[in-house]
Amino acid sequence: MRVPCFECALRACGAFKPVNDVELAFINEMKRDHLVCPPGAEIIPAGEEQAELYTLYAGWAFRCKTLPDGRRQILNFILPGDLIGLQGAMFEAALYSVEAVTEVQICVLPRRKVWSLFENMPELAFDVTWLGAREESIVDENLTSAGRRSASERIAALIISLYKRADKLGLVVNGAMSFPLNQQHIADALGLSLVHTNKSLGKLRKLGMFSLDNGALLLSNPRALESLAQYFDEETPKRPLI
Amino acid sequence: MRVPCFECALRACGAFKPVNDVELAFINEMKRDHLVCPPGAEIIPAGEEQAELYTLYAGWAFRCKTLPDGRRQILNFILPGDLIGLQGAMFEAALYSVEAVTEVQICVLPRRKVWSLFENMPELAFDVTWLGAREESIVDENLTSAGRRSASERIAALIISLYKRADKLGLVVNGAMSFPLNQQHIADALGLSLVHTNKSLGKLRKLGMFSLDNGALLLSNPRALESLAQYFDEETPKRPLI
DNA sequence: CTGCGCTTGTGTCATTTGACATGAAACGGT
DNA sequence: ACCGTTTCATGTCAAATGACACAAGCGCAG
Repeated sequence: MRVPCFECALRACGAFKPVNDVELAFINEMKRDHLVCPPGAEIIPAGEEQAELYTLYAGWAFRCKTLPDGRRQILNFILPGDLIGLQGAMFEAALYSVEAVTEVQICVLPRRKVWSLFENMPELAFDVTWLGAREESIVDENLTSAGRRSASERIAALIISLYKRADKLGLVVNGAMSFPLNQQHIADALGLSLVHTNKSLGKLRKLGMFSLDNGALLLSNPRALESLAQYFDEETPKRPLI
Repeated sequence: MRVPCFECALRACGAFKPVNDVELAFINEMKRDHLVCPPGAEIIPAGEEQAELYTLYAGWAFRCKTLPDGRRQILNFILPGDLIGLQGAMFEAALYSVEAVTEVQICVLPRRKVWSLFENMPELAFDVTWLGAREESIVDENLTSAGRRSASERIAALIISLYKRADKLGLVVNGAMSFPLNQQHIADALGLSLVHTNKSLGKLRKLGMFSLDNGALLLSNPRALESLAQYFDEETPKRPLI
C-alpha cells in the first residue's frame, strides 16, 4: 500500500507548512516504504541499534521508557505527521521504545538518508531539527505535569493538549474526536496508578469537563479544562511534514 | 573577556568530538560574544521572542517552566558544553526560562546565524540536531524519574547522572566534585516538596550513599546509587561542541 | 556587634496517592 | 451459549508525600 508523497492525504489537511516541488521530490525519494502495524506493535524496541526514522501517517502511537523492574513511563503520544525516532536515528541505540496504540501507518525514512538530507536540503534539515525541538517541548510540558500538577490537573492538561493537537489535524468534529487511549495509557503517561487515574477521571467527568463514551471524547468546555490545568499553549504556526 | 574558539579551554578537556579547521573557524565566526552572568541571572526569560542561542562555557544553569500560580519545574540542568536555548532559537518565543545557578560564562551564537550554519556546514547542523536530541533524552530521563521513581530513587538518579556528566568534563577528582545546587533546586527538578527532599536526602546520606559538605559532593559508591535508582546509562561517544 | 535573609534540619499532622480486593460490563473466540 | 480476557468502576486501608511550624547555622549589610 505504497502512498507516494505527491498524493499524501496528510499533507492536504492544512496543518502543515507548504513545500516546494524540489523538497517534495526529495522527501518522496527518501521514503523507502509505507508500513501498516497492528495495535500494540512495537515500532521501535528499546535498545534497537541503527533504528530507522519514521513519520506517522495515520493512527496513534507513543514513546516510552521502562525501568528494569517493569515500571513504565510514557514520554509522549505520537499523532499523524509526527516524526518517530529522531533520537534513535541520531544515536547508536534507541533509549526508548515506540509502540502503536491503534493500527498505524508509517512512512519509513532510512537513517542513512538523514545525512544526505543535511547535506543537500538545508531547509528540510532545519525542519527536522524544528520537529525535534517541538517533540522536546511536548516532553517538557509532560514533565511539568508529572512534577508539579495534581492528578486531576494532569488529566486535564493531557486531554486538552491531545484535543488541540487532534483539532489541528482536522480530527475534531463538533467538539468530539476519536480517543483510542485506555486508562492504563493515561496512567502511564501521567505517572499515576491505574486506580487513581480511574477515580480522577470519574471526578472530572462528574464535573462535566468532558465525556468519553466508547472511544469518543467530547469536550463541552475546553476553557474550563485549560484553566483547571493551567495549560495555555502558544499559537503555533504550521509545522513541517517530512 | 572574549575567548577565541581556537583557544577554547572547554574543547581541550577531552569530552568533545574533534573538529576540523574549517568547522572551528566557522564556529569562531559564529560566536558573537562571551558573556559573564552572576548566580541567579535569567539568561533566557520565558516568553522571550527571538531568543539567541548560547553555549555554556563555564558554570551551571538550568531550564525551567513556571505555572501561572508560581509552581516551578526544573526541566534539566545545563553543564559546560551544553547548548542553551535551541527550542527558543527555533521557535518564535521561548516556552521556558533559563537561569544561572553559579556565575556562568556563555558564548553567544546569534539565532540568525543558525540558518547559515544549516546552509553552509551540514556537519555542524547535524551536530546541533544531535545536541537537541541529547537534551531531549535527558528530559526523557527526568520525566521517567518524576513519573515512576520514588523520592529517594529520584534523588539517587539525579545525583548519579549529574556526577557522570561532570565526570566526563573532568570535574570529578577522587570521586568528589563541586556541587552548586541547593535543596530547593533539587526539589524543583524532581517534583518534590522542599521538606521531603531534605528528609530523603538525609536518609540517603545516612545510608552512606554520598556525602555533601559545603558544596562538595563525594560519591563513595556510585554503583549502589545506580542500582537504587535503576539508572543505567549507555556509554556515549564524544559529543559535539559548538 | 546586630539584625536579617537564606539555607538546612526536624517534628507533627493533613492530604494525596497507591495497593489490594472485588465486581460489572464489553468483547472475541470456540 | 459459554468462557476467558480486558477494561472500567468502586470500596477500604496503607504508604508516600506535602504543609506548617520552628530552630540552628551562616554570611552579610549596616
